[in-house]
Amino acid sequence: MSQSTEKIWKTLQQVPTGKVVTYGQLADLAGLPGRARLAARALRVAPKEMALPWYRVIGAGGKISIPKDNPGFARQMELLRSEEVVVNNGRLKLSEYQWQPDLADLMWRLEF
DNA sequence: CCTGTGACTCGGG
DNA sequence: CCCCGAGCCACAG
Repeated sequence: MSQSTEKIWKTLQQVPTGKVVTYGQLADLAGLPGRARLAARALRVAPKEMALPWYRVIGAGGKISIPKDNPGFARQMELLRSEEVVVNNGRLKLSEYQWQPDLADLMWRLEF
C-alpha cells in the first residue's frame, strides 16, 4: 500500500468510541491536508481483517457519505448507534460527536 | 497519454 | 436545503 494510505489507517485507529471525524479532518490529522478523497479511498480498500472503525468517518456536513442504496449506509448507522451516537436520516450533530484530539493524541502522531 | 469517476469539500446561487 | 462547478487526486479503462 502507499504510505499515505497507511497514514490514514493509523490515524483512524486513534478515533475513540462514540466519536467521529470527517474525511477532510482525518486526512489533515494524518498529515495530508486537503486529501479528503484519499481518506475515502483508503477506507474502501482497507482489508477487512484490519477491523478499522471506518464507520466513524463521515462527510463534512455531519452526513453519512455512503450512497443510500449501498448496504453500507444502513450498517454505518447501526454501528454508530451501537456506540450511543444519535443519527437521524444519516445525519448527526458534529458539534457533539466530532473528535477533538487532545495534546497526547497529537504527540502520538509524531510517530510517523 | 487521456478520460471518467468517486464513501470529498467549499463557495455560490 | 438542494444543485453545480471547481479544485483535488488515485486509479481503472
